[in-house]
Amino acid sequence: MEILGWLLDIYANREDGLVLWLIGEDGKRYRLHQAFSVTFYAAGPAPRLRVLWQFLRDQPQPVLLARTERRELFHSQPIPLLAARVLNAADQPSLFKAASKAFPDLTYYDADIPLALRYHAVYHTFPLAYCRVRVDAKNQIQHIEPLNSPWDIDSVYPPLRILTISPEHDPSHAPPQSLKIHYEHNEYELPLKPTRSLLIGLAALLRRYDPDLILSAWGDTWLLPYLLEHSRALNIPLPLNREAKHGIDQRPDRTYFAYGQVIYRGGQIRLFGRGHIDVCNAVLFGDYGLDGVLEMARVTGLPLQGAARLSPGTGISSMQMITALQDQILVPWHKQQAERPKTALDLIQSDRGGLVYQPLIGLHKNVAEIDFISMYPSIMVHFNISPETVGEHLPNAQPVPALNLFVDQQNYGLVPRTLEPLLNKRINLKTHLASLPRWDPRRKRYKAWASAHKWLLVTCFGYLGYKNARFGRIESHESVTAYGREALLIAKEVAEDMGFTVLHMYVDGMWIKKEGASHADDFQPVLDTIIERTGLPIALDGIYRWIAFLSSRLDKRVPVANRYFGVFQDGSLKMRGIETRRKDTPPFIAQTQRTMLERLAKVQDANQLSQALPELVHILRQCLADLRAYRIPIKQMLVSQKLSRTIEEYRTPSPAARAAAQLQAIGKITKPGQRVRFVYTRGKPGVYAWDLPTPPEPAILDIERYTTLLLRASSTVFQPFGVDEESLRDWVIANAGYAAPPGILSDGKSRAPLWTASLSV
DNA sequence: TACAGTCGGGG
DNA sequence: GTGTACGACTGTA
Repeated sequence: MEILGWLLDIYANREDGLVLWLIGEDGKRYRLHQAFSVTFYAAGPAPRLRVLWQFLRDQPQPVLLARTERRELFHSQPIPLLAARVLNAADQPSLFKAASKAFPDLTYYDADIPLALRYHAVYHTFPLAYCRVRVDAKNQIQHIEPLNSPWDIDSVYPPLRILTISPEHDPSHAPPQSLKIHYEHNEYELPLKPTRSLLIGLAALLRRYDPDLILSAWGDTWLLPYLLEHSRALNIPLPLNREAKHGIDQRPDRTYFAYGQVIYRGGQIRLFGRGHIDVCNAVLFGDYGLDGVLEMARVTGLPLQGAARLSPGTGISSMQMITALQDQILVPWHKQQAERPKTALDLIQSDRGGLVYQPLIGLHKNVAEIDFISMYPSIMVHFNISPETVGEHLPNAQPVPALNLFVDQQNYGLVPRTLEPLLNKRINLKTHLASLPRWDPRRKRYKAWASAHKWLLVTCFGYLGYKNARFGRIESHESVTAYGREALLIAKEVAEDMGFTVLHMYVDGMWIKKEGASHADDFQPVLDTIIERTGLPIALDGIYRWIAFLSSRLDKRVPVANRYFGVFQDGSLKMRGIETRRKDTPPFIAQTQRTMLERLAKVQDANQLSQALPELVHILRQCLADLRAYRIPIKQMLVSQKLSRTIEEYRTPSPAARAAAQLQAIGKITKPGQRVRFVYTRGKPGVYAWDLPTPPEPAILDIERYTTLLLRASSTVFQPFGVDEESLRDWVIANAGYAAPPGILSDGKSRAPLWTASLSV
């Protein structure tokens, strides 16, 4: 029988070997299986390999052993190996674990590759691939071939059956009462109590609708554990899994260090035969939604549930593994070794990072921002930078600018080979996006895809320099930044040669202006020349009607890199580094700052900007009056900060640590990397945690402290006009008084607070 | 004043 | 299934 359909899930099963779920074009869901053997390799002294041979032969798992040789990334000559071909893929993890434990001295390859990646490498499939499959009478796969490619931009989506389940509010704040259920055109609420009817109702729904994907809110951290626990206790089976022969994959929460900070990931619950994605626990789900997750799975090869929860590096590492498998290059075993702290010398030597030129402080008109497109990944592809192509002494190699390193130009590197199709797809998408009309439904999808690609491309660079990366090497990382600095210096030279003033440079972007230049055409020759001189793609991000580069708050003569706000010619705002961008700014303050900037953005003539200042003061006074009169909802006053360590480890307890201590006192444990929400209160301890059982009394709120924060954020907006924080305070408070500001409630009528305009929920 | 703690960045 | 380093800034002792 031949089936056409989309590949939904792949996993190993002891009885059936590899299990593959297909969404048939006929609407049926097919559970197929296939004999799929998996090979791992060991290298080391011949006598030790002989002992390993005997050891593996005597294990219960069926395995075929052979001597062979293969290429390792950093060696041009193949290395001799013992190959262990495990006949049932389900046996591979346990067999490898036994071998590595008994023979820790040997070097292992292809030992810990996710099964789905191996399968995709062999058959050129990918998650959600549209496939033609031939099966026998027992649903055993005889032949499988993909009919599309992950690099297509016009692939047809599979008709996924999606069930959405979410409690009516955040369970960490207060116990929810009911679940909102949504699928196709059905929407209703299920009360959590009585639990028996909830479980019976859900079980019936799962059987009747049989979803491919369960999208939940807090499903990993609260809902599914809650349902599973009660399902066991009351002995009411709940068919969350589609696969009957499998348990549920339940993983604990964890805290780890990455991106220079502590990161917390909640526990996870993954299903078999269908997917579960907790939108609150999925990386960047808020940014790119389900479309982005599906795209992430397609291009990385990771199963849907993994793609939704991936950590930095996992996605790009998976793509590199598929490239290596297809090119018959050994994939090193990823031993988890604790990273030793760097010495001071390491720090000085290793990282010079991106190039930054301090901005010219103040207000500038008709400024163009030009950015290298995906600069670091473009450099890797264009200059062939890969761990194995960069070295100290290479013949026929190209020297890296300003470093004593060379790049091999004979062999195309693993990293550029992996990245090239991704970069091309991104360019292809951008070209299409530019030509699609505004109403076209594909726009949203393409934007989500591009956003997923962006994330992969950004993490890819960092991964090159990561000591524990399978395919990483610090020299290649340094070469990328060296080429980046060189490119930016060339760009600066080109712009200045053509009579432009360079106002600011930041890693991959440059802000320039010239008297009389205000249209895209005026800047095009600069762009063309930069592309010609560097070989790297660069684009005009936009032309600012005006832009303000801010100074240091501590010393107004000192500029601060990447702290600015400005308005493009189309009226849109761009701001970086200011309070509204910070996640620990209370929402009403962030909103007030944005409201003020939006008011400035309405001024057409940049020379008239200062005429808007009285209106900004009015906005500020209204907000202050609302604050004083307790008209601002407490939710808008919440500060959200991340815990960097356990509560006991704090030497001086930060506000977040004190709030976490309050939660701990009532048994709510917060772990490093988790966020804590709180309000500032008067006296000690100065904070009140939002997730305590009772909300804070308005009377204890520290209005003075919020006033200071509000004035500080406002003064950022006033800074380019020469109004500092002190003068602003005098202007707004001392002269006008804020107990009864003019025009506020003087006529006895109530007025809607400003911040409700764009802030609901 | 020193230093401990938090954040941004790319979009 | 863990990119790194740094600078700005705030709050506390």
